[in-house]
Order: sequence, then structure tokens, then C-alpha cells
Amino acid sequence: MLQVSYIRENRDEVLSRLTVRNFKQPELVDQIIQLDDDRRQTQTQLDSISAEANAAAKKIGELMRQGLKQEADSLKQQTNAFKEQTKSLGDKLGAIEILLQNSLVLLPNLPHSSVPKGSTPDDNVVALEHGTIPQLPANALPHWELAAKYDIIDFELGNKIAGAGFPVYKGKGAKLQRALINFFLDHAETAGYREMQPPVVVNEASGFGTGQLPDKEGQMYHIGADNLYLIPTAEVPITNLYRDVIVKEEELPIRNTAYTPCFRREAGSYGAHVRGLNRLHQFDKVEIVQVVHPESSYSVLEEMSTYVQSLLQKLQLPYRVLSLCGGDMGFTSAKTYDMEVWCAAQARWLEVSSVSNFETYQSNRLKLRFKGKEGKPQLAHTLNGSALALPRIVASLLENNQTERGIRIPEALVRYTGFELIN
RNA sequence: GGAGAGAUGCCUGAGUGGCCGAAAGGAACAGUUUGCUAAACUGUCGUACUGGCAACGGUACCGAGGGUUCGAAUCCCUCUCUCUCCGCCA
Repeated sequence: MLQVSYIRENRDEVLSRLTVRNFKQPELVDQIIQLDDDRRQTQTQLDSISAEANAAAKKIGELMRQGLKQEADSLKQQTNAFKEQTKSLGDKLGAIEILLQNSLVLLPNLPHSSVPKGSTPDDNVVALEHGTIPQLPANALPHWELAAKYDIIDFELGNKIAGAGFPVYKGKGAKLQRALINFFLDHAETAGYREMQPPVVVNEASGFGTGQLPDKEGQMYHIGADNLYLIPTAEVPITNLYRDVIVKEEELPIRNTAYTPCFRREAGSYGAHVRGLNRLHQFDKVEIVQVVHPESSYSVLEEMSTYVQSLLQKLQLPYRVLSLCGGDMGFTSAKTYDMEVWCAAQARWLEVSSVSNFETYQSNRLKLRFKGKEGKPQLAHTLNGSALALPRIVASLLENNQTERGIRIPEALVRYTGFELIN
């Protein structure tokens, strides 16, 4: 959520930066400013009437203590007008605030100046490519066939007990999951992230804090009886650890990592290109989250991108880094890098990580601030990234590393799996 | 699931209608003292909105929402959460 004060002071800039995103409702900006004007005016009126009413009430108290009952009673009569006015102004203020809030949450984050303009994934800019694309023999198989061939991932079985998009990992397939999780967590720890284990359900306030609610509730599984949501990513609980928190400036940067299963309804996204592991309702992911000083958030974004790339390099997967265009970025992000790995049998790039700087967009909702030795609390910047999401890593490992003898496990992972080959 | 207790500032905790944005202690920060540390002493020490160039004001907030009252942390109602005991269970 953008800050109203920022919108007021930088109206033209806000409008021009929103065009980078192809934002369709620029008129909202002026509506918000108008609503805020109304809000201020109403609040000022309310405050001054409250001040008068408070003064009168105080006076009555004094008179009563002095035993001047008659004077007190006559003053009481005069306070009735205050009551009506504060009530009606209070109602008006409340209504304006709701309208303002409802409008504010419709504004996406402002793209950073380095974000390319554009509206579709085709407008994303390839920032770099790394590794060589493997040449597979003609009889190479896509990962879902390899998974069946070696009996390591069972989509049918998952289908039976839960539904499509909930695979069952078996034997070496299950062990590969566990190995990847440990591999990612160990590296995150080495890189200075503190491992956390959060709940995998969150309440409404948390969903709002990171921007899933309102608006994207259809993407999350909702437990109606208890009004809880299954997390779509560890970003939600981990970032919300700092909701309504004022940290000391010297505590920044805060660097946390967490492994969690992630749950996504993915309503409406079915089709041939979501086969196998490409898109799931439940998957595993290790997430990295940072809370940083505004001055350093963009260097931290680069650092996180480099870190994610280092994982892909260790896994010997060919990848590319995209700088997302304004139109393809998430609603809450100011700048996002997507990492995509090459899936050789499908012959396509698959997104395995998304690293974003949210600047103050989340922290404004979260009321996540920091405070130096002096001065007022100010909003911190938040960032997060997948490091990494498992299914598509597994998909590309299977496809890229298929040999006649079986699936070759990358060297860096062998000490985690305990085997070099899936056969 | 049943019964009970509770929710106050960074923490502990007092406050049961006006003198309370809130005692006291602790923590933290600054200073004095000190060879250093400690101790002692002094001071500072919530957030948001809002008016003002500023100095300095105003308003709101004692879990959330509503009500009573001239006036609510304090009384009433609803909700949420936490804790304790019992039951169940990993």
C-alpha cells in the first residue's frame, strides 16, 4: 500500500510510474488525494469540537468538586450540541477513511526507475543467461514420464487421495525432496539467514499484511471453520513476524529463511503446459526474506539475486535472469527478478524463483518500522525471494540429467541424497 | 469439548468514573561521578492523525467493536485472543 502523503507530494511522478505498469485506473490517484483532503478537513472539524467538548467536561468536573451544582447543570445543557456534532462528524470521518482505504489498496506498487515498461511476459528483459543448454537424444522424456519410469513421483496416487496437483513422492523421489530442502536451508544459513519454522496457516491480518488480501483470496485455500488461510508462500508468515513492530535501526538488516510447503488453488490455470510438476497445488519451497534500511534495499536485491543464482550454479542448471517489465510484476513489487531454468525435454524455461523488492509497500500495511537513536520511526523495506521452489528444480534435474543409466544427481547434492543416480 | 481467570506503554505492574496518556519498578538512551567496569545520582524515554515557518498546540489510542455518561482504562453489551484446571489426544 502506498503512503497517502507520498501520493500527495508526488502526484505526477506516481501517475507516470504507474504507466510503466499499464495501470488501468490512473483516476484513482486524484480520487485518493480528494478523499484525503476530505478526511483532513473532517478530522480538523472533529478535533476542534472534541477539544471544546473536553474543555466543557473538565469544567463541569471542577464545578462539581466545588459544589457548584447549578452552574454545572447549566453547562451540561450546552454540551448536547457537541455530542450530536461529534457523532455525525465521527461517522463521516469513518466513512471517508473506509473509502480511502478501499481506494488505496487498489493502487499497485510503483515500479522502480530501472523497471522496463511493458504489459506482457514478452516485454521482460533477459538480464543474463548462464550455463549451456544440454542436447538430449531424440528419445528423451519429459519429467512426468521419467517420474513414472523410475517410480519416484506418483501423480495418480495423489489424485486419488487429494486431487490433481497434489503429487505423492516415492522412494528416491521423496528423498530428493528432503535433500533439496536441506541443501537450500544449509546454504541459506551459510549466507547469513536465520532459519525459522512458521505456521503454515495464517489469519486474515497476516494475509492483508503481505498483500494477499483483499483481492487474491481466491488463490489461497481457506479454512472456513477457523477463518485461516493455508499459506501460498513462507513470505506470508515470515514477513508478518514483523507486523506492528518497530525495530531498532541497528538490528537491520533482518535476514530470515524458512522451508514450508506452499498451497495454491491456481484457480483457472489448467492445460497442457501445466503438466507434471510445472504447476501444483502443494509444493515445497525455501524462502528468504529480508527487512532492510531503505538506503540498501536495491543493493540487497542484487545480493539476493546473486545468492539464488549461486544455488542454480551449484545444481549445474542452465538458467536465465529476467528483469520483469512493469505489467508482469506482482502487484506489490517495485522490482522483480525471475530466475528461470531450462527444462531440456520440454524445451522451455520454467520459473523457479522470483526475487522482489517491495520497498515500503508491505511495510506500510504491516506497520513495520525502524527507529534510530533519534528521529521518528520510518518504514523499513522488505524483500523476499524463492531459494528455491522445488518442483520445477526437480523437473529440470530429471529432464536435463537423464542418461541411459538413470537420472544423474548433481555433485553438490549427492551428500544430501546419499545416491548419485536415480535408476 | 466443559469450567474459571485475564488482556494497560519495551517488560513487570498499579489504576474501578473527572486531578490518567496513564503510578511505581525494571530495561534502554544521554549526562555527572569514575583509572576501567560496576554502583550511585540527574535527565530522557509510546504511536498515529492534525494545526503551525517554528516555538508550541489539538485529537485519538489502556485487546477489537458498540453502548451508558457532561465526562470512561475504569460501568454495560458483543466479539477476539491468551492463561489455568478438567476431558480428549500427539
